[in-house]
Formats: sequence, C-alpha cells, structure tokens
Amino acid sequence: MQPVFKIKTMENHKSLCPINLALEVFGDKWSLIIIRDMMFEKKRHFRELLQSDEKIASNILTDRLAMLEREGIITKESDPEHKQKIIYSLTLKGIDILPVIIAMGSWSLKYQPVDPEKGKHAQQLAEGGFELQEAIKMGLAEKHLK
Amino acid sequence: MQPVFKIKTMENHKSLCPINLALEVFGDKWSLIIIRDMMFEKKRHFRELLQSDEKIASNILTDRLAMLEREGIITKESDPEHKQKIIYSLTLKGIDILPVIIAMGSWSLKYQPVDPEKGKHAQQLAEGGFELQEAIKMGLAEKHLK
DNA sequence: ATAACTAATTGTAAAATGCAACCAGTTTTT
DNA sequence: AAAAACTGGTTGCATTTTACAATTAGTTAT
Repeated sequence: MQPVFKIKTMENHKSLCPINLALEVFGDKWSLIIIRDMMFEKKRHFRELLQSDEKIASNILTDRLAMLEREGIITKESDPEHKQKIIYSLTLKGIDILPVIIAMGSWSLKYQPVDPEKGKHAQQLAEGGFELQEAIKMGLAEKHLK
Repeated sequence: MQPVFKIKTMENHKSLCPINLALEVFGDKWSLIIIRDMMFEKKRHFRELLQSDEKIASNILTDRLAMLEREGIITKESDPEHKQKIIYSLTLKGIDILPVIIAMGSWSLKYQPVDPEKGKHAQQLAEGGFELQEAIKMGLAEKHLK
C-alpha cells in the first residue's frame, strides 16, 4: 500500500461557513493571545510569548505556534546572529486579524471588568477608528513582512 | 460551616486584558456558532441549534447555553403556549458581539475557502458597512429584547 | 569550563469534547 | 384514550486537549 496524497482542498472542515473557518484557525483560548502579544507587546521570541499574564504552558505555545505557521498566520526563521533564537513574524493574513481583535476589545471595554491599564490599546483603537487601524497595520507590515 | 458568598468581582480571570476577557466568554469552538445561528438563522430553540452543519453534540449545547446565560449573553424562558418549548433570546450584550462576527466573516472571505452560499451574510455585511450593521442590530433588538 | 539561556520535549494528571443511547414530560396523531 | 413523535435535556464512556512540572540538546555569555 503506497502512501496516499492528501487532497488539500478537501481538508476536513466542519463546514465552509466563514465564521466556522475563522474559528477553526483562531477559535481557541490561546491563539489570539499569542497574536495580541505579537501585535501590541512586540513579542517575537518564544520566551517572550511564554511570559504573558495568562501563563500559557510551553507545550501549548509550541503547539499553537506550529499550527499558526501551518495556517499561514505566522512565519518562523532563525536569527542568524543568535543561532538559538527563533524569530516569529506575522504574515499579512495574520496582520489582517487585527479587526477581529479590535472588535473583541471594544466589546470587552463595554461589558467586561477590563483593567484600565491593560485596556489602553483597546481604548485607543476603539477611539482611533479606521485611520488608526490602518496605521497600525502599516507599522506591523513594516516590521513583520519582508 | 455556613455557605459562603461568592465574590463576583473576584472571579478567577486569567487576566483582566480585554482580549482575554472576551476569549473567556466566547473563545471556544462553539459559542460563536450558537450566536451566529441565533443572529442569522433565526434559531431560538434547542432542537434548531442542534441542527447546524457543524453538528454540535447535545451535551455541549446544553453546557454552552448555560454558560452563555450565566455570562449574560442570552436569556431563556419557557413559552407559556407550549410548556415543553424553551425559547432562547440574545441580550444587548449578546447582540453587541455582532461586530466580532462580522470581522471574522470578512477575514474568512479574504483568506479561507468559504462556500459562497454560506458566505452570503458575511459578503453583504462586509459591503453594507456601519449602517447595515446598525440596522441588523435594531432588528435583533426588536425580536430578542423585551 | 561553567553557568545561563534558547526553543522546545516528555510524562502524568486533569479537564473538555465527542458520541450514542436514554429519559421524563408534552403535544400531536390515530 | 393510546400510540407516536417531539421537547429540552441527561448519562456513561471513549477520545482529545490542556495543565503543570521537570527535563533536554544545543548555544551563548562569563
């Protein structure tokens, strides 16, 4: 029996509904935390991402980084200056998750007991509107895309 | 030993960051599917919600509905005309999750293999802008809020 | 050479999810 | 009035995911 080609377009999605397809990529407790830290805390290394307030476990972080890379949300490359260091970057597909994060932040500001200090970015982004959002995307693109 | 009051403001949140606080409510594979069906498929009963393409299990649906009620996203009431029927409604807090769902839909339309039929709502909402979004919220408020 | 740091991996326990069958009431059908 | 079908669930069990702590091989700094 020969190994069989996996048909890419027939991946087992629960459905092809847009909401479900997004949830299958970042609909869990950790993926958006990682993306948030890369976007707003400028974290690019494993150890930095491990340090969040939410205390992600290292095996879960490893798993999510691999998944996000498979899904084309991030890329990884080893820093040639420091062979042991791996630098993680957002792709355009990853940067474009920003509006989702902003919408979630706005909702929490309205309904959840947000720590004002932690909510600074969300506050600014809720007020800054479309222009600020685009400016942030530009900044991220400059730092993360080659 | 007397039962002790649970201090509401000290609930064990992983953090008080807005992104995390939103994820703690609907950052799982099912909650937004349920909310989507209530918003766009006009589902209001247990059996209807059980029928989604994604095939949620009945015990998980029971669990999520109870959680969403605890979190103030939905309410439940028994239809006095049909004693066995329970009708689920969105609260304003629940209706205000719409922008998150729209942002996720737009992202999927751009990057994921969305079935055009399933993506109709997302397509319209991406094009319709703020006005359409507000109109939909008004419609939901009329049907779900008393 | 030693110590400290890197991105992980491993082992084990706990929690969440999936699946199928079942259930007690409530209507509907016959 | 009985039987059938429908309601929102519950139960038991297998699988999967997550949490937590300790450990690791390779790399860099002292």
